[in-house]
Amino acid sequence: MQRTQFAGMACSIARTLDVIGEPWSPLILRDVYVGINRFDQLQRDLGISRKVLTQRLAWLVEQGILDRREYSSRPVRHEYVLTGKGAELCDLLMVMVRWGDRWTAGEAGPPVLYRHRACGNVAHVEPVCSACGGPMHATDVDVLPGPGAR
Amino acid sequence: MQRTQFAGMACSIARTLDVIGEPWSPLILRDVYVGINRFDQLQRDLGISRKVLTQRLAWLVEQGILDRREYSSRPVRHEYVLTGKGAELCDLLMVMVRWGDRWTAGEAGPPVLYRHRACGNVAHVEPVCSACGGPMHATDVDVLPGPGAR
DNA sequence: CCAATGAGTCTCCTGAGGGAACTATCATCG
DNA sequence: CGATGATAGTTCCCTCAGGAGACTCATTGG
Repeated sequence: MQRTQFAGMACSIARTLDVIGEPWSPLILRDVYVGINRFDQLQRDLGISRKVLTQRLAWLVEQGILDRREYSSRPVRHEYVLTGKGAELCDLLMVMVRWGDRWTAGEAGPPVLYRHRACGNVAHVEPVCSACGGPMHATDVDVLPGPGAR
Repeated sequence: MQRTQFAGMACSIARTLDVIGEPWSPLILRDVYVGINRFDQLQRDLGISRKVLTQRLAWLVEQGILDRREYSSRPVRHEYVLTGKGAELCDLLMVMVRWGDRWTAGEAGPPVLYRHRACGNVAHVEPVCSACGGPMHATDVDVLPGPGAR
């Protein structure tokens, strides 16, 4: 939890940040996405403190991003899996990867690649307009007040 | 600065978070993007503490996301504007908005709308494959190790 | 029986964020 | 000429969140 809650702001960015804006949350999401589903695996992979990991997982479950599922009853063991809502957040991670690859990867090149199953090519995501299908970057749009504006 | 630096990780998500992952940074970026460029305007609009705002702005300038530009020499006054690197980060914000609109906006509807200048329609961004142009979500790809993997 | 595994909980310490006052430079108004 | 105000920060103190690591508890394998 950050000091100041963003949730009250009439802004989808602030509200999204309220869900995954805390430190570690996006990396936890990334790990669960690539198949690191258990508490100890996550803790070891990230080097996060166990206390914070407990808090973050509980929050992400509460927000409907992750599902805490029992995979063994004796002894009781749980793993964390993405919900649909959480999987859509991973689209956001792919866009972050795209930016990080372009601006921070250096000459070593990108650490991971994505192969698009539909076409088989290694590719990255491009943002396009839902209406016309053309490229849609932040510099290609005008911002207007919407119905939910305060 | 978060407690643990993410920059050392071989992960474009972690490295991107290192640039804009701290609390407030994405909201500062949003404000600058929509034309809130001055220190006091930002401080009032966000309700952020002045100390933290100073730190965040300095960091974003250092990272090449914002440019600190003198717009008056007597008295000396500065404003913050996006660089190209920073503008590309705003693409990421649009994707966050998309997710926030879908999952957190509620019945009031989205607080802001984007009009795509190329086609004139109010629209949102869709992620597509850079190779084939088809929809490319996190569930549509396989993750492979890249050249920059550790 | 002992050690290991999985999944947390607890405690202590440090340092980042919040709040608010203080500073400095110039412009303008009465 | 002094008061006021805008702009852009600094500085101070205090609280609380994060880091590190030890401890817990149930169960299982050797």
